[in-house]
Amino acid sequence: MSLNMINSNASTGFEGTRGNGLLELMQEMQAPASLNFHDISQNRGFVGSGIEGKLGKNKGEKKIRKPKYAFQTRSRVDILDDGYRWRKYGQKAVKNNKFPRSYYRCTHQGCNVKKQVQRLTKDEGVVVTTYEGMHSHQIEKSPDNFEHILSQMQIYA
DNA sequence: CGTTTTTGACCAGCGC
DNA sequence: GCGCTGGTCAAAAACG
Repeated sequence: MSLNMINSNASTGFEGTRGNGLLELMQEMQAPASLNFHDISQNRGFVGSGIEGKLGKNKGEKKIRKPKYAFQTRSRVDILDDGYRWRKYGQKAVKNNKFPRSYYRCTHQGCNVKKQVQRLTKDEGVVVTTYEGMHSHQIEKSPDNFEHILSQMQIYA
């Protein structure tokens, strides 16, 4: 099993008013035993609903556990581009949080990866990105650009 | 013109 | 059994 996780570390050094549109610093890690998550908050207690096909006919699927990975990112913008294409399919306000939560879905045939972005009321600069599912396709982003970003990230690291 | 975003409504699960 | 929360879908609008 290979876990695809991205750690977005946006150290908005140059918080240009317009720089938010671009990708923040991100790092794609695929190393099995090379990651140490200490700031990760794992959300337990899933809703127990089918990952898909909930409406209509959900066969007697047992309580399947949806792998959810929550990442806390320090960024001023909630739009963290990880290189995939996301289509926003909903936005709901959550209790305990003045800011609404955004629901994104990966626009890909067969790739139903869901992504959630939530902001902490306490710290507007903290963004919690929850990824659900795994991508089975390559990134659609410009390799050149991506590599460039990686370079910058390395500099910061 | 195609795609994506936005808002409201709807549904399912859980609590009481 | 009813109410509430959370989550998703759907249609229209906005945008490129």
